[in-house]
Amino acid sequence: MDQLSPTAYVILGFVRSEPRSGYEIKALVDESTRFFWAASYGQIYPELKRLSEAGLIVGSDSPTGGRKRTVYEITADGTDELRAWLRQAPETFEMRDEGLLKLFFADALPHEEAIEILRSMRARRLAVHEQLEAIEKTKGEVDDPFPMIVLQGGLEFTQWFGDWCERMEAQILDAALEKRSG
Amino acid sequence: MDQLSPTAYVILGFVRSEPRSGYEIKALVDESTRFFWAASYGQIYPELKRLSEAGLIVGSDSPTGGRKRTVYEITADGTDELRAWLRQAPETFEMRDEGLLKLFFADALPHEEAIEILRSMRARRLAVHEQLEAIEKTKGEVDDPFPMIVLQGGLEFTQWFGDWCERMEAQILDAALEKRSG
DNA sequence: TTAAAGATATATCGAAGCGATATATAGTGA
DNA sequence: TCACTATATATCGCTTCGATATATCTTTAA
Repeated sequence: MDQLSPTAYVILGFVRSEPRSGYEIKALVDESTRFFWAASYGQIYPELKRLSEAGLIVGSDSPTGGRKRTVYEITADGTDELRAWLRQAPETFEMRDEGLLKLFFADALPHEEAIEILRSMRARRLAVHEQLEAIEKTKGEVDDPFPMIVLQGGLEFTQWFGDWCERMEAQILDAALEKRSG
Repeated sequence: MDQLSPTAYVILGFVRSEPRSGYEIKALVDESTRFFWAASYGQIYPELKRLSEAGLIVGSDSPTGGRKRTVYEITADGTDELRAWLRQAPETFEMRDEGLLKLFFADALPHEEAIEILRSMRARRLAVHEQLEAIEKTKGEVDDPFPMIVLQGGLEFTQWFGDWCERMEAQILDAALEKRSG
């Protein structure tokens, strides 16, 4: 088996501590890694099959009531594979921010309206900041410190980004006033 | 024509100031918006056709030597469409950071090795910071202040992110020492 | 008590995006 | 003149995304 995708490692990471179903994994992703690595059912279920065929995870039937349910747990090979991946330097870093894109082309608008872009961006960052705070509150004392480190990185990032928007707003406003008066 | 993709607006934005070929647009994207909105030939060329059919841009032959070449410029409708988009609140914001993903699952490694993840991430941010500095140097005095605002946002972001990695590295090291000593 | 709503669970499909590459010509330097 | 790079357009396979289909179980409330 050649090169697993990072999404495969998301699965390995989540089944490492305890057996999980595809549905559970999707739910975990949606409340944690989604902010820096999303995954859809269309990725998760086929990936569970591949990982299972490769012997990195094993599935077992674990029905709740009468409904069929398969939970997967990690194998020794899977743990090795996960650790090997963790030891390699991260590659992918991508960002798509429609706000920055609009700001980049904002010269097509009067500056008063360009400022609105920054206001929207800031409002968006504040909303995400609150989402993250809500998640933070649900977390009690835990053994593994890393998810919390990442979460607090997210909080700091949204904070920084929101502040930046505010500062740029002021900067553009100042520049516009200066132009008018001087 | 219903709903254009943000990539369509990248094109409208770049052909607004002067006529450009698909190749030129791709080159412009690669040295500017790519950090927050990438686009491939496979998106650009079909999109140029669509925008042309929709009357938002017009193409004209502009060969260099004997080679065929089509440059596109924006129409009045295209300018309206671009401005209308700029006035709407930005929607898409996505991030995929394999580094944060690894950090999230770093508990599977001894903490000494987990720190290596942060070191790699920091090195990566510094490298991007230098790329952005190189781009900054190529820009002289220009009318339109917005690309420079966005560029400096990128510089500040990579700076912040690099610092954060450094601080988290220290934090984990401290926690490990504390655990060992007391 | 039963009907509706919501949660759990798996699977699939079309549209869109991404990266790599094919093809061709023009210019540049050894 | 040969190799390399830049310009220019186009395409193709793969992955990903989001939405939705299907089904069962649980909870809630008229």
